[in-house]
Amino acid sequence: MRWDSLEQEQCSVARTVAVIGDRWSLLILRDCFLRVRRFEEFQSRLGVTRHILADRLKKLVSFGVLRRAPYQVNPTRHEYILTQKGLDLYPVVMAIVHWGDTHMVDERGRPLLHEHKNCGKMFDPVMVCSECGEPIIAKEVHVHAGPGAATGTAEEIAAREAARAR
Amino acid sequence: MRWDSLEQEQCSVARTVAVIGDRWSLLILRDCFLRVRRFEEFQSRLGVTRHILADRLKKLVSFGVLRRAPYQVNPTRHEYILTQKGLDLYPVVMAIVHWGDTHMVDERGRPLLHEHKNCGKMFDPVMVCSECGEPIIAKEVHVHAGPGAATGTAEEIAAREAARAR
DNA sequence: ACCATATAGTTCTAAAATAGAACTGTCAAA
DNA sequence: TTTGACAGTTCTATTTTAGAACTATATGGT
Repeated sequence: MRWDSLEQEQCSVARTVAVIGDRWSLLILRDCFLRVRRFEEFQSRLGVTRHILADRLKKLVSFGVLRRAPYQVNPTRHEYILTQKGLDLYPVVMAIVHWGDTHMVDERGRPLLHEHKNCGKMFDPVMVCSECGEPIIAKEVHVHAGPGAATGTAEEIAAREAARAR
Repeated sequence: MRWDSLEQEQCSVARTVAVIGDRWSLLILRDCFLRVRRFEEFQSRLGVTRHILADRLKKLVSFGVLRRAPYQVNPTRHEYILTQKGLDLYPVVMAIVHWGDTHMVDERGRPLLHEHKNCGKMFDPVMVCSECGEPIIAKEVHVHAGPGAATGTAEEIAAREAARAR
């Protein structure tokens, strides 16, 4: 399977992974949420090669996650700003941060704390059910085929996917 | 920067990306949450090469996200099961699914629907503040240095990171 | 006029990762 | 004894990435 073909997969994970499923894109996004906007700043903070950075920024722009906006003329220079589509990735980034904070910290503890301006407290992100508000646990979720799936149960879909892959 | 050095970064995103920051690991995890457990099933569903699959499963086991458990003898065969550390990645996967459902679906709509067994309804995952329960928006969050950061403000940390990368 | 600096890239080669296919080993069942 | 299922491993060709150098445009200093 090639990168390009991921976008056309009938799975939302696969389609999202086509956008953010490489380490540099995720690290660039992290920095975007920390208000980093410019090429040089991304480059020096991340230590990514300029070549790859240019490529990833271009991709993120083409996916509509970032937009490239001029911030001066003579010479014209641009910065990279999260679109609404990009801002909507915040839960993804926060979920990743929280998992890292829980499972990958060293003895010194978490590197960053997050304050919720609304309530003024340091918080952890919690994923809850939009209907009942309870935290979501994998075992308490049942999966159904949606309209975007070819008809059938999750098992049938799995079987089709398997057949297609062969 | 090399893959190995990511783990030692002082950022939880970077450390998490060392584990799940490639497309195959994320797709393998998606399948794990859909109850896929065996090598052949991952391989046929994902279309990943056997070489890469073996490598990623080994990595996920070594990170403690999956465990390799025997399910028969003669010949001994193993399956891959999410550990608690792996189950804790559910919010990450769900956040990714939800973003894909929102921004990457085609005209037919989302491929899968999720039912919360507790309340019996189809739901979307929502990320909320652990303290006040309100949904989290990027602009309403302020970042502070935590104990695992070298001392200083987020800006100073950024400056240090930049200096280190140079 | 000349040089250094800042910013945002592009280009080049070597090294690493991945794709795709074939092969290995173990055992059960036909 | 042959076939098939399962879980890998090995091989070569292709693609991607790392690392460094180079380009382009303009400002500001001497």
